Amino acid sequence: MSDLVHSAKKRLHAQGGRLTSQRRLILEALERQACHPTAEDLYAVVIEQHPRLNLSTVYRTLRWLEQEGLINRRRFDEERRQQRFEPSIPSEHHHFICQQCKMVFEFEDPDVLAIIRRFSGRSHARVATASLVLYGLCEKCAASPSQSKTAEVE
Amino acid sequence: MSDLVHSAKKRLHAQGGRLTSQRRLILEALERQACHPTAEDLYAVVIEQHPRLNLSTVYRTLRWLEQEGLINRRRFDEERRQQRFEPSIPSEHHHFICQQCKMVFEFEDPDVLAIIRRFSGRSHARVATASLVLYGLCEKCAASPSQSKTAEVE
DNA sequence: ATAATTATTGCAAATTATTTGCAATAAGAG
DNA sequence: CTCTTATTGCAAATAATTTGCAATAATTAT
Repeated sequence: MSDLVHSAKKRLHAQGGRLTSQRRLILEALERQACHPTAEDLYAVVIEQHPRLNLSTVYRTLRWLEQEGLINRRRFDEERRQQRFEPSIPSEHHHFICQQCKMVFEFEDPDVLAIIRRFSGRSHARVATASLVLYGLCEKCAASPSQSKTAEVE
Repeated sequence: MSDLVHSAKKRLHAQGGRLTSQRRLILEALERQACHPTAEDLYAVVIEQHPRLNLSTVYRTLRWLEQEGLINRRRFDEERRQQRFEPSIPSEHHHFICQQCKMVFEFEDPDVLAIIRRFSGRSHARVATASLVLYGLCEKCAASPSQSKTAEVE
């Protein structure tokens, strides 16, 4: 059983909740999708296996997962207004977004921590989390220019 | 005449556009507000001086300004879904957002550039822009805890 | 100045993204 | 296998933003 499904099940049981088939499918889809899906991305995937699933169930599940701290909700500065979701993994990581194919890549860099420390030192503010997002063209799109939105897959 | 109003006027004339009173007021409000206002923030300010102004005019003006590259549109990972706007100034800067009072602070740090270079070196992607956002408690809110949303002012 | 032209506005209605109320369904306890 | 009630599907509500269109107002030509 996947990580997310496992932690979710544990928490659900602890609070008298139920691991329904739709929740299980949404969780599995969330883990399979490497590229920070939107609610509709997930819906599109899950509906193949569960044709009666409703979008609001996806939203409700995502909201619960976020409250439990099992996933993070991100709003990137793209043209779409939709929110994106990612399983919350312990290590701090950051994102690169291709402005052409909209693919989301993750990367880590220890210097972000140094920047946070420097800012904290200067300002007396207490920093809880940080989000660094780079925008540009991914390797593929940089190589083949002027190609319209190809895919959302990773 | 303020910077934004000046550049906007120049571009408007160049493309047969008109600097209307509402546009001028919106531009002036945008420059006065240091704290990344939403469309409704601006609307609330401008309607004092121009009671017949409509929200859609604010949105239309902001959209045009963004297309012209005179302002940037930001979506922070906050609870509200509204977009925020800031005059686009040449120097790269980043943001700290107080999770309690929602105030937005700007700061600069040269190391972000180093991170971008390191990422580019590793990945063959072409980075165009970067956005680093820190979330936490500002000095004031850290000092006086559990105070509900006080003000949006800087 | 005045009239003619057309960019822009205000308003209402449409869209997009997300949430919610409620009756019907189905997990899980007994 | 039955009962309880958490969860779902559906439709309607809400929030944020955009758009169509007739009315208005800023320039241009007269």
